[in-house]
Amino acid sequence: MNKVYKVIVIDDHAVVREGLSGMITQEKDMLLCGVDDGTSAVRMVNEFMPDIVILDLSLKSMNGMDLIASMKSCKPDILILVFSMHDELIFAERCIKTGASGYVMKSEEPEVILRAIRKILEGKIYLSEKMMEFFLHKAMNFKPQEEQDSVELLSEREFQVFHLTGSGMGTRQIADTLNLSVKTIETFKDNIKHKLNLKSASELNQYAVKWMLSHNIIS
Amino acid sequence: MNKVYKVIVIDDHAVVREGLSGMITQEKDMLLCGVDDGTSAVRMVNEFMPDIVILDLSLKSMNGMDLIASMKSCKPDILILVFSMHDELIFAERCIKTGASGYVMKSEEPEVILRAIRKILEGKIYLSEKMMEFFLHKAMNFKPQEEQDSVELLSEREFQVFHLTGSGMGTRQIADTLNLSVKTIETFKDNIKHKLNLKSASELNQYAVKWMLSHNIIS
DNA sequence: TAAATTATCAGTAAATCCCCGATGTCCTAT
DNA sequence: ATAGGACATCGGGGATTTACTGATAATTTA
Repeated sequence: MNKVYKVIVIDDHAVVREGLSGMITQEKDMLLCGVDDGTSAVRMVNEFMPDIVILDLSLKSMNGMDLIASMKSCKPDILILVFSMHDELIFAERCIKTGASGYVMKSEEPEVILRAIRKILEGKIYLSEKMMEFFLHKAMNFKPQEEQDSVELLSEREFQVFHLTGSGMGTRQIADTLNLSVKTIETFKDNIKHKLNLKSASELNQYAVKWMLSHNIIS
Repeated sequence: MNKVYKVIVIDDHAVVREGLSGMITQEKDMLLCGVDDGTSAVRMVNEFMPDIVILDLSLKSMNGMDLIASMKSCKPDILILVFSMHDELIFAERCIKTGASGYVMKSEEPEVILRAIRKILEGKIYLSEKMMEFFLHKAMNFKPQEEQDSVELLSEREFQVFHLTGSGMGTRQIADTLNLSVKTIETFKDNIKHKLNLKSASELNQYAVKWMLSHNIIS
């Protein structure tokens, strides 16, 4: 007797729903028992008791993270595969911590998505190679706990530089503001990039602005 | 004698390709004669001579506009429906001006997409109600206290550079992405700074990221 | 058709990036 | 108390980017 897994798909893009639904129904051991745009996702979890939920993170209506949490608290053993258009490095960790079991980007091939589903159904966590590596790297410098915002890793000076960078200042301007050598600011920027896993100054700029905005420090 | 329209689908998200393909093949008078991720779109236009192309305006490769232009120049009577996840108010106008015949957002229902396809096949332009209204207002020079977004002043190329800058790319990387000289990208950045009244590269970076975030192009 | 805009590139000096290393201080754990 | 580790502060040097001032050809607009 082969178990048939019940699946529901939650995505506010109708066409993506169609694509995923098609994929699922072609699998013999999967039963697509629900499709939704996110508005009644929790109700559907209650009603159909699915084994796994494929969840689009780009839901406009509701916050995807909240959805993960609500579904998990309503059926703690539910498996959630997040299917997102956003870069995994930014969102995957938060998703997994909130209770998801996997994260794939929309640009992936269908095979990858099915592979992710199957791995999750085995009780494992699915992440891309890149992501795995990232987490391993992170696990190495095993910091105690509760360190979800890596900006917290920055020292005081580093954070000041990060802050001023997000405010749109250049290296010279920051050096003047803090009464330090330009070289010192450069070193701080290097350290920040390493701590935040950023590859270039451009990425640092983008990250800093995003961080400042998300923390309502600038608008 | 019912004409059968040849359709090709271009999208770098495999699942979206599947969804669209499914929709098309269910229509009796449409023949899906090609699916691609964008890399060989122009070649396919030459090979299959489709009546209409459904094109995903993707951010990653950022060659959507170029693709519209190349396909148009290679087969001037080709019809192009842009299918995008981004807000129409930002991109639709540029797409239409570049040669597209319609613009629908990915969040639309499949019926809307099919309606758009049929309207375009009749030789008309498809835009959402909201968009139509917006254009009417604009055409009438009725400018309410609507704040003028100076990003509108940017030319196509300048906008691409602005866009990639907000995505965290450096000058070199942008040059490689757009297959242009580094010097050219520098000039574009200068022009952008003048048009947007920005005093430094740092300010441009910050502005670009903020603009992208406030328009939900990045998260 | 004339004028304006756009798209493309170059030269140069200054600034910044990015990878190295250095010194001294303070804090923590063995 | 001593060794290790962050932290704050600087420098060298080559590669890149910035911030200017150009230029030319194509395209759009008036």
